[in-house]
Amino acid sequence: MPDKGPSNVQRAVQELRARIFSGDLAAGSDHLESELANLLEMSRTPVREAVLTLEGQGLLELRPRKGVRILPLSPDDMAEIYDVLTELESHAAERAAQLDHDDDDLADLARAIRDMDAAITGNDLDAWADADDRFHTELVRLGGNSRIEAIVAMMSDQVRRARTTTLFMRPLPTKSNEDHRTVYQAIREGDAATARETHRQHRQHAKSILVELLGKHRLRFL
Amino acid sequence: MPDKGPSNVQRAVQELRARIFSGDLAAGSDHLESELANLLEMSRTPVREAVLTLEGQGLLELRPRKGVRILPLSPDDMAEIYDVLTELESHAAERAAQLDHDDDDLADLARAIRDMDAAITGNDLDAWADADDRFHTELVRLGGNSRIEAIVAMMSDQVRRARTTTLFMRPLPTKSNEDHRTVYQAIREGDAATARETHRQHRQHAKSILVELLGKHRLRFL
DNA sequence: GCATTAATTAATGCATGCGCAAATAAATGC
DNA sequence: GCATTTATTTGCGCATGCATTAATTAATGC
Repeated sequence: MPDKGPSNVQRAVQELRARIFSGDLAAGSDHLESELANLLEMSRTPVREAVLTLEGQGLLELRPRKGVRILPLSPDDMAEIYDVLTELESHAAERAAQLDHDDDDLADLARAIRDMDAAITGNDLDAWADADDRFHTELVRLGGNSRIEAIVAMMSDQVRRARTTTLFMRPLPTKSNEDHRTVYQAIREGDAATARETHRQHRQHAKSILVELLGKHRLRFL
Repeated sequence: MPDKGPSNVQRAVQELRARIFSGDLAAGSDHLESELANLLEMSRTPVREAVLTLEGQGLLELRPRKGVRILPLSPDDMAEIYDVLTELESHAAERAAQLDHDDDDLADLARAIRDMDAAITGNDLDAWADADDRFHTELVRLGGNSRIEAIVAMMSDQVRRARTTTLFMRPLPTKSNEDHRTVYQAIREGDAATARETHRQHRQHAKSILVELLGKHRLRFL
């Protein structure tokens, strides 16, 4: 008996996501349902359902007769995404500070900060990116708003997709961890205003760095 | 020949949305795919696809073997939603002010405000709700961030769903239009800080009113 | 040779049916 | 009578096939 594990739809969602992230399914490219179906070795039905889901997540677009198009991300798109992240994450930071979490709750956040330090010391880009993700995810979780979590996760996905390219265009942001520490401390001390504002500026800064970088390299899309 | 209009999936999405909003499909109720299928007089396939879409919009939940559950909205959910709206709309207001729109661009906004005045004068709840929706939608549009538009639209949907109940629990918010005017003026004059802060407080106020109202009426969900 | 129309091809939307697993009911052992 | 096992039902996941319609190519008129 083969396996009864995850459904084909779930596999399709995962597989397609992975291939979009890896660039295997390139941004801007079109793909017929049948093409994806026999790529994933299943019938069109679960592929269609997976594609519907991914469309809802903003990763691709359904264009009847033309196939599904993997959505490219323009610099403008990135600016939009960063603005959403800025607003929602800084709100989460504010809330996290108000909820007076104990050190136990903040353990993961602290760990992420330490890991980023280590990654910077070791000059390990991937490790840094991973820890940075964890910091932001955890921050949002501490904010306690499940809808914000979901939206931020979706937007972060897009950023991650772009980061494959952008991460190697610049040095490690060694100063960025100062902000993380400030936010962490503010949350710990219940200083909501500082948590909010610091994180806001942190994100705004990241946005301007990125937009500038994209401009400099004349990247029209990712 | 019957009609070749909108696809069955689209019809299913529309129909189901309408029935959820009208309460015909009650919050918290479960429904089998086959039940919905012959309710809408089509096969399960398009219904499944529609349901997938609506799940992505947070209106229902798929629970294999138990049917699709129409998601109830608790007071906590409403609080979450209002926080998202507060952050993203006030950002949009800020941006709208920075983009120096001319009076032409702001025409719809102005009209919505006038319509709310008229509705208050005429004590017309539905007209007020409609104009209020248009104000917020238009405000966000003027902010120029398509992702924020999409997210706000989704969240507003949920609020609208709840409003069917809540609108009749309280008098018309006659003072609310003062805020709208202030925001409008700030946008017109390019005063981003005022636009942002005024709208933020406007939304926060709306949130506390609603939460209080739900508490008073002991509503566990909508 | 170009434009308009007809014929062909191809991709999708959707209905249908079947196998499987979960939920429910029945049966059996103790 | 209760618990555990076995039978039955039921709802879903998915493959398959067909009709519809858009896209493409061929054909025809001028």
